[in-house]
Amino acid sequence: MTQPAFGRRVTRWYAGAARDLPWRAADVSPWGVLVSEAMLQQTPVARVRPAWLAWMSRWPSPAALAAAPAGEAVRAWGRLGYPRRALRLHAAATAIVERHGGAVPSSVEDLQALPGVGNYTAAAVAAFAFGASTAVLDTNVRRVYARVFDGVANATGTPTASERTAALERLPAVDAPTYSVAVMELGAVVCVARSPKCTSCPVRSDCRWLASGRPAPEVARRGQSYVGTDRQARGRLLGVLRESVEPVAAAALDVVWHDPAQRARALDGLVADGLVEPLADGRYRLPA
DNA sequence: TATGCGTGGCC
DNA sequence: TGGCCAAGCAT
Repeated sequence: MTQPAFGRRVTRWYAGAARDLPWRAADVSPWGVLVSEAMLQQTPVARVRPAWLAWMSRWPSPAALAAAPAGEAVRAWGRLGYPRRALRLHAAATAIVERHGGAVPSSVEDLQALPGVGNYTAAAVAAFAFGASTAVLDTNVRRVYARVFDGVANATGTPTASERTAALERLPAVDAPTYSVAVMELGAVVCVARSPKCTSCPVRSDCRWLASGRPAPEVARRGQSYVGTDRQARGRLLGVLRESVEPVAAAALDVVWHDPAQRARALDGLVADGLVEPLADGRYRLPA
């Protein structure tokens, strides 16, 4: 299958299958796109949807968020996970006000210079908010390409330079953003990691992976389990602070994590990350 | 480049 | 049941 044929089929499929997501509405601002991309980093769409709506209602512009305490961003982030993203989004809003007059920048270079904005997010905002022809290479796109063109179950590791080059070369000459969101959507709802729905795939007749019998992925090293880790301890501690409007005493943190050494290490880490602020009286709070 | 970083749903 | 997975980033 030629690349243009792949693009046409996926784009046509998207026209009839796209999910109705609030950040895809025609009148959404670049800020709204940026907020959605930050929230969607490793968090499923279903959980982002209500959080994005509440966030945009409260802070409809970078300036609005920048005027709020960073801790309020962390609190509003709720249980989306990876709360450092909330802190970085707040820092990004501040940088947008200071460096760009309050308007989300449109160039990939300026976007990627913002806290919490990496290669993917910069490309996505440039494409979806500003119509740029950037290669949007997220986990969905990588998986679709790996299967259709390489015949393997998954892309592995971090994106390589050759992968980025190939992704750029695959962009159509016209309306690259729609192509990109269409490939992402295919990966998100059809060409999913487990139990892909190949019978409803628009490119099933030309997928190398399907043609070779959907070979299983290579066994990857499994990461650390979650229970008992510093990560879980951090989550517990921050959860206490998130739920309390007032600063909390150390004793209130002691009760949510039994191991004192690990608790102290986790708390130190949160303070070092700027997610928690120790007060002179020994209490703790979200950052002002 | 490998690792640490939250949270919850799924099979 | 518990490992896998979800529109990554920073170091």
